[in-house]
Amino acid sequence: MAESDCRKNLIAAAVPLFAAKGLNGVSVRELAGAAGVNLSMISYYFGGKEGLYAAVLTEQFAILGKLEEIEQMEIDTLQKFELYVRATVSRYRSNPYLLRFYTSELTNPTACFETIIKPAIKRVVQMLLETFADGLSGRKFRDDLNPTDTVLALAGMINFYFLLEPATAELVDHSPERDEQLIRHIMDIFTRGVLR
Amino acid sequence: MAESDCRKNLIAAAVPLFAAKGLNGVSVRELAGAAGVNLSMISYYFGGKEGLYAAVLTEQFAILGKLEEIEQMEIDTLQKFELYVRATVSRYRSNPYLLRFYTSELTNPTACFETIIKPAIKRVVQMLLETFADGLSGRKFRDDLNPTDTVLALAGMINFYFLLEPATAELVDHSPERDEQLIRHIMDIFTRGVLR
DNA sequence: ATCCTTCGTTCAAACGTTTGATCAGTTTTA
DNA sequence: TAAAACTGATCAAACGTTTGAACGAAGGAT
Repeated sequence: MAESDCRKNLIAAAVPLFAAKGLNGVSVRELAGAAGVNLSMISYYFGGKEGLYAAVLTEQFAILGKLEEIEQMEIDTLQKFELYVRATVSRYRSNPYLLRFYTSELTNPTACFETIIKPAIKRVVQMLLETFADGLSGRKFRDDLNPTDTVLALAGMINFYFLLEPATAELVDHSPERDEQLIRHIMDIFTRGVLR
Repeated sequence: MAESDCRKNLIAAAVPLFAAKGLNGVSVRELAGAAGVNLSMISYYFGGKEGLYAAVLTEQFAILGKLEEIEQMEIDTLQKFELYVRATVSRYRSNPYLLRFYTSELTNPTACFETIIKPAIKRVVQMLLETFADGLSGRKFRDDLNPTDTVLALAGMINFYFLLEPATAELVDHSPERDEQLIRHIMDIFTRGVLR
């Protein structure tokens, strides 16, 4: 076998378990069992259950970091916002656990919140704020809008749609086939809201 | 002492504890200690820890129910939406734990999710949908908008602002003094988005 | 070539602690 | 005095972590 299948298996098995039940909702025996690995391997490789949880969160949020590529692009400000929206949606689709981890940490923070989640969220919000400032200085956007409220409104429209899925699945069509429609809808509202 | 101070104290003490750490993050001893009550009182009054949790959630979501008063009012559709927004914001201010409980259940559902949280959320979404349908039939609103996406966008703008507070407190002014500005901002974006 | 040691990895077993729940008994209330 | 409210002690089960032994691979030393 390759070097440390244990480590890999543990993280892979831990992702859906931690996402569904939270740090305190899963036992080390359940984690080890799901990974097909001896339970002491958790302490051996990660120093304990919290270490495994931190490793999972680190891996999950590494995916989020690549939003910065969009910020550097030399395109229209509104197009940039649309790219953010598209990137977020496709991220949630390819990784259905990401949103769970970060809302779980927002409501029931663990030790990882200050070290991993909070900096990651602040970075995204700051990125959106800078893009909005670009649009403002380009005289494209209304200057009577509060910038933070505006970018949080955009973020809220996207994130809340996915957050609410477990409760509204019977009421709203959340299928990926409708994502394009959702993106256009959000950008429609947002554009009418911010343009001069 | 009055009849069953125990029961009252337990719920009062359990609200912030469960909200901060979730069902599995708090022990019965911690709950009883915070309430200044013998630990066996939890089983005596609520049949166990989960029973206390269910009682807390029931109490929390009873507050939510009064949104229906707004639906029955005979006022302009857009004003009705603004009242929803105002009611939600003032609810989150007077009860800072409500949002935590319901997002916690959305990400890490317990037995209460199907019985309490999901029906409550569905009821709110349905209410918003009906109001939007009123606006549609009154030819006030654009008829090319997906109704569910529209009402979820409105809900997302409000809820996400409060959900993100622990992470963005240093970046965004979340003080209650700014609530009026927030409400106007959200209604501004929403109005421009949906009006014909 | 053979032996011995060391290393990283894995294992079953046991560790001490904490968990949620229960019970017999006592106090309070009506 | 009977019912309701409450207490402290105790329970088995589950918790996360640690332990010491076992394993194959790798590297010198003889």
